[in-house]
Amino acid sequence: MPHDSALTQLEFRLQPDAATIRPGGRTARVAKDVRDATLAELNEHGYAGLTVENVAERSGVHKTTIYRRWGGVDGLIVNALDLASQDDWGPPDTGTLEGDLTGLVHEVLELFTDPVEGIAPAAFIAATYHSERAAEAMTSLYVDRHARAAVAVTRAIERGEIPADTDPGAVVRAAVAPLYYRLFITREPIDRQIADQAVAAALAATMAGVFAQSPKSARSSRKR
Amino acid sequence: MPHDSALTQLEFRLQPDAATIRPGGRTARVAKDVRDATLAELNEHGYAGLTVENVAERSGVHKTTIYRRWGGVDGLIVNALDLASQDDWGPPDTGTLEGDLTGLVHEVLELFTDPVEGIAPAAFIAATYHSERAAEAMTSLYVDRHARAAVAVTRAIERGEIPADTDPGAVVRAAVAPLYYRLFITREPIDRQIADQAVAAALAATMAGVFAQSPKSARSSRKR
Amino acid sequence: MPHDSALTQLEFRLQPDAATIRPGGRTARVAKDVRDATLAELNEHGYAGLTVENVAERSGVHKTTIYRRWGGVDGLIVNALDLASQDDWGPPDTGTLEGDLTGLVHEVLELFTDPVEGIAPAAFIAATYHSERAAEAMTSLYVDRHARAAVAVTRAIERGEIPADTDPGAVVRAAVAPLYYRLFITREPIDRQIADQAVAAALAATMAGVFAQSPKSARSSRKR
Amino acid sequence: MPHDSALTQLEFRLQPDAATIRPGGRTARVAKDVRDATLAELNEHGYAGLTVENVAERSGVHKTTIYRRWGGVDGLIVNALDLASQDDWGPPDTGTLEGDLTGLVHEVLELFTDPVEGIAPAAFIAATYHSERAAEAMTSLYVDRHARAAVAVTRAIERGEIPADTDPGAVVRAAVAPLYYRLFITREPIDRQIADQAVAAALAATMAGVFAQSPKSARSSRKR
DNA sequence: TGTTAACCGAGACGGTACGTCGCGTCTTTCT
DNA sequence: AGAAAGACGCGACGTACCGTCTCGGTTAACA
Repeated sequence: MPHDSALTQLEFRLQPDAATIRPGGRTARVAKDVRDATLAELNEHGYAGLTVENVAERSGVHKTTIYRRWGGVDGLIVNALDLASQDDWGPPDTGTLEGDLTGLVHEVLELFTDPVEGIAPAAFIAATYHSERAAEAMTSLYVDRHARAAVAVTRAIERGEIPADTDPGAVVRAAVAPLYYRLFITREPIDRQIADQAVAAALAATMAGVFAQSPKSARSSRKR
Repeated sequence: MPHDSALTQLEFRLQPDAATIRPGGRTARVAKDVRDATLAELNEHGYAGLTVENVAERSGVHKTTIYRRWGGVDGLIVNALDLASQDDWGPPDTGTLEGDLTGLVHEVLELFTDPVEGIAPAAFIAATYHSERAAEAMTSLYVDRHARAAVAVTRAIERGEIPADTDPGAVVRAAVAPLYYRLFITREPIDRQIADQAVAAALAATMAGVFAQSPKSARSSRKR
Repeated sequence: MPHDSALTQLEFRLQPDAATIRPGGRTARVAKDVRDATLAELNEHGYAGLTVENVAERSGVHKTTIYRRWGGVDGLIVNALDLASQDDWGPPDTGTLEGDLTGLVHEVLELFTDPVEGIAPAAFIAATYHSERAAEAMTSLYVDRHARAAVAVTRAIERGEIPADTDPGAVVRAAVAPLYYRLFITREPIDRQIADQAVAAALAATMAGVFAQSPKSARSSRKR
Repeated sequence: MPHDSALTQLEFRLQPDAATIRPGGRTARVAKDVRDATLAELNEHGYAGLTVENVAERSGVHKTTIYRRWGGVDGLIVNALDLASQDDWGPPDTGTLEGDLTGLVHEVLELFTDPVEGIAPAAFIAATYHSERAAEAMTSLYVDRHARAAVAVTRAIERGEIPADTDPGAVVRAAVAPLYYRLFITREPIDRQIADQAVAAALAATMAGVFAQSPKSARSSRKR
């Protein structure tokens, strides 16, 4: 995740939109206006305040048009999420797995700790509970993120830092899960110490072979 | 958490209501009817389908009365959450920390895997994103749960099973976080293997001293 | 009508209440508080703003009590109207019918022209359209007023000023009707000139024998 | 006023609606349905029983739409009143002023005496006390009616029947005022005799020069 | 000088209607 | 022909005031 802001993170480039039918002219301009308005509304009023009517008003695009092209609030959210997943983010490369994971969790920490820009991400989570489409888009976004972050783990395997049969995705999840858990489930505050602790825990488990993909080692680790 | 169902979990005892001003007669009956209807609606239609109007209809209590006493959907949720936190749940006691934690995560697993009753808890999470009051109630509920579960860890410390300065709450969170993360954030499926893996990871981290409350040992574990 | 104000006009004496069972103490005090609050509310917010709840609030008398004793908004209005009819008003006595009638219409004029106190009377008219009881009370009030004013006409007959068989009530009505018509039906403004014109018209008709009670003279006047 | 009924009187022509932006199809149909339902409700339940909800129900037009287009009960009334003022009514032409005025008051008499259709007009009066907009519409309706009726007086002037400087409107008002006064203010019953008496009084006053527009003659008439 | 019937306070409730918001559809008009 | 403009249907919201009920506490008239 980029270290600057949620908006930058989500607003990203438009080129991938080339997949749509009409890249140039009014159609594209309308799409951009709607997307901008969606994100702005999301940041200002959160998910609950994101209405088709307001987006129409703000973007200058007629309500009917929004329904035609995006099909409702759902579509607006999905639209924004899709874009978010199309950025060129990659995990840091510090030379050690601990360093990489620490960088990763700190990015999460900063992203959601920022008092202003941090609103939008929570709004996406909220959207998830109202729209199946949003939920799906969300899932695929996270899958994508995990896959990208997993290369840091793969590098560690290649360096011989951790067991060869470690499941890269599992390590990434283990590192970030405690943060998201506190952020969105229990709503407890998070700080640098907690983030570092999560990394340490993930590393300890990894070294102990908990995330080994061969059932044997996983079992043995539990049997101790 | 009890292993039977979300409803049982939340519907718990009524006696605490005695704290209210008018314990007898209609007032209490109304309160019960509304609570029942709230939970039923939540289970059937989820948070999005929980409307004051429906609860009024179902409970036979008039809409105006619900607004007067509970102030809207918010209050209904909080009401249910408060009750949920008043049960007498406690963690299993199997003799080993691994056993206790495994029992704990399996409870979570069953609770949210159950196709019918499992709807309500997700609804509570959703509510959290719409109502500050619900979010606060949710937080205090989780804090309560963690505190109760922590006794299993304390027992392990007393048995000398794990480092003496281990933070009990941290261990509990580490064990359940991955499950909630997948359930409510990434919406990936969970199963027994993942639950067990989460316990194993938490244990490994604990043994490595990651959750030690003295900064020194935490650091040393990371430096390793 | 008294020349001072609508409030004075309506607030009148309480003694007739002696008909009720408990004249003394709290009961009477409650009655007075309610009546005062009713008139105050009527003057401030008009009929539409006269609610049992507000009167209860303002008077410090409980809502339930008001319903018990007055039965609702209707009763409050009727209560006020009854009192109004119990004042000791009488028409002026200037020595000529024209003078008496002019004094009469000027009283009406002033009463309803006064920008502040004039609100209440209109409120009574409004009440008339919502409550049969209020309408009846209103009718009997006007009948009473007409009867009192008629003495001025009777005096004129005795003085030989007008035809002996003149119907006193008809003359009074003829004099005031145009004012009320403009005030409450067409809502056109009224002024001294219009009031005087109404008197002149009533006099002219009277002199022409239009209000003679023997059918013969009335007919002859129409035949011209 | 047409001699048939209140409904006919008010239901009049629809064409003027062409002034609105979308004359065709649904919009116009909705307008008509709402107007019909309004009048029907008014006739059946009077003003007090005229609720937006009932009109919506009866007309098959949704409540929200009514609020959007008419803004509430006020607007419904005004709508009906406006229509009422758009008819092509004119006073009778019998050849004498007495005949014309008698025809006029008899129309009023019949209109408000009719036990069934006569409800609506009273409802309009009632509306007047609750809605400034309704009151204004009412005023302009009466002004319009008076202006039309005044031509009968003008004809009489041209025939030399009455003083040349007579104020036509004043004569009309003088003739109808007593009826309305009894109908809506004192709620006393009216009959043919009273109506005829009112005409006779108005004529007598007119002949005496009471309604002369030059101040001089008016004064002289009062001096007798 | 008690007693006791009448009256009052307090609070919750059911009920009707209000006026508003936002969604999503459909129709008319305009280009 | 097809999109812009806009009216509409629809479900729910949250509020105001109505009138009722239950309970419990006062008070004033009368024995």
